[in-house]
Amino acid sequence: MSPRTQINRTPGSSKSLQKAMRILIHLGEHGPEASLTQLSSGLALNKSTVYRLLSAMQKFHLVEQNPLNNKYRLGLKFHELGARALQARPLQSEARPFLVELARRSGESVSLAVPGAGGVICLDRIDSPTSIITVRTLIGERFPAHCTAVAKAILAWLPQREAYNVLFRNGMKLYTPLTIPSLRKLKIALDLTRRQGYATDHEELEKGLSGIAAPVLYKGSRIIAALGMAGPTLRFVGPDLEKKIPLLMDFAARLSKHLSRGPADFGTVMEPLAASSLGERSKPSWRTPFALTT
Amino acid sequence: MSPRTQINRTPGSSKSLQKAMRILIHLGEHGPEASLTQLSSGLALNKSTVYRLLSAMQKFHLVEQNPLNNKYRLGLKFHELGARALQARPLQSEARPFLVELARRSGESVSLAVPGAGGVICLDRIDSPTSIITVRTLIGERFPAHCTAVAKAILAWLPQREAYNVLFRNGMKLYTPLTIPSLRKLKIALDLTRRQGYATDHEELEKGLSGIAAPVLYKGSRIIAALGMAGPTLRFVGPDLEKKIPLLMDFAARLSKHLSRGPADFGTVMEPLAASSLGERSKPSWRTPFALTT
DNA sequence: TCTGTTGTTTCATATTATGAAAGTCATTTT
DNA sequence: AAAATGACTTTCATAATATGAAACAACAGA
Repeated sequence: MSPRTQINRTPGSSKSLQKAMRILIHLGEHGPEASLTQLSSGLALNKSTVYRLLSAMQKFHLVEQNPLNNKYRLGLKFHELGARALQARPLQSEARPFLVELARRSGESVSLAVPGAGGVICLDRIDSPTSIITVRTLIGERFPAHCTAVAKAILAWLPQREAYNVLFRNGMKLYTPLTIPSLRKLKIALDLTRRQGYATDHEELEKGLSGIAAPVLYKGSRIIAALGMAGPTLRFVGPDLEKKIPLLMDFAARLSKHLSRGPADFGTVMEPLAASSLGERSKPSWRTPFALTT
Repeated sequence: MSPRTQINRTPGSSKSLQKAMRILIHLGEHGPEASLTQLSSGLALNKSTVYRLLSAMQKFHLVEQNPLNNKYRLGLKFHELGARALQARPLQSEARPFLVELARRSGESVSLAVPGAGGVICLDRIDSPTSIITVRTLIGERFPAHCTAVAKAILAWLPQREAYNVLFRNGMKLYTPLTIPSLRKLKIALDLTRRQGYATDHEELEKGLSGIAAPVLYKGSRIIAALGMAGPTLRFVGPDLEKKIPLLMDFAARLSKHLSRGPADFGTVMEPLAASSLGERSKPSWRTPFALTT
């Protein structure tokens, strides 16, 4: 019973770092600001602990305090490092000119997505250059794998083993009445996608929101990413849609060809299945999916 | 001499968290990728420690591993949280339409900067909509306070006490032959700035790079931010410059007026002087200040 | 002035981080 | 092909560091 007989559990799992990161994620998801008390109770952590961790992170500009009300919020260092994270990816810098041009030609918001565990990740995005109403997706954000066009374009060409990895978490949540509800129906949709050469999303993630996407393939076979286009449904029906599809597929093909010329050096965002039991969870409640931009 | 007599130093300073953050900063500053060994030796930390911290951060997508060479790089979570950090700031969302319009009218890259300890922080930026060559500044990045136009516009209107806080670190490093070398000369430049109503930077931070900036004032007195415009020097001389200055000042005045209508609820990025002895240091070596964009 | 709330600091305790060394695995050299 | 190198990963005893209850401080509202 001496202190020495105490068994030492869970060595080296960086508990305090994990707590710090949970704080950061919480700040990101639950609104722009939170007080110390809110954080401490929201995360079930001791106030002293939260305070110490926040103070340390403040020194590195990862969080900052609103001087008016002492509430904490994410620091701008995140934006700076986020920009660096993006620059570090060969895929993004190669593909960007294609996105810019496609956005200009189509007038719609376009995006580039890659497979990630538990969903597809928006790697880059160009806002619609002309229209006031645009889709708001955050670069780096993860989207469910069964109800967006880019996700379906990726899943349709992904080896089954990896496809399961992408689908793995969260089951198949129903976002709208049109969301694909079952694995069986999803498989039918993916068959269609492969036959057509492109994927569609008709209000499956959000009412009023539609999109199309085409695969970006390395040397004609390995799926690297998906090129997508999304906007209000009214612009993605009938003849409007008829015009958009060949344009998108043309750009996806050209991007595929361009990327196939180099080595297959596109870091995936895949990670071992065990990972991220705490990383991202539900969509943040304060984010409006549609935004008025200039 | 029993174990109990060991004195327990530095309680509760989150040492491991600090190490983790040093790793992140290092990844941000020293190139896109780094191997475990590089990190461990570069930061003088034990390999095991670095490994454990990286593994924990990987679970939260703050870092990721290039599957091809096992090297580590910043994760996309940074970009996602960075976007959130920006949305959380009232100043940014109010000011953005002004930046967009000014960029369109002037054809130059424009930016919004606020005072921060040890430099000014680029809060938002719109790239030049027309020209191929643009200035690359990262949102969230900190710039030295004595050799950029936005910094001078801010310092000129900042109370002396706070101005010292902004200037505080790093002395006055010489970046080019035209960099202002002394506090005395800086004061003269700031006097001129106040008289003119705008600030200039003629290749003081980087050869070939010039800019102008005007203050954004709350109710005509308190400095909130600076609105700046920058680009290759050849577009910031002679009649070109003559045309740009009134345009910029007009927009700064209109933005000031717009912001003065609401409450003074613009969280500064100021923090206590003691802070951030480790946060940001030298400019990363792999970042090219000029970039070819489409 | 009192009272309740929130943020900050302290300090003894034991949980958790640490790093040397051993263990893998893949690549390069002999 | 075998051996050697180099890079990443895991282990485990040790001790350094995180922890949380409680005390303290600062402030707003009654």
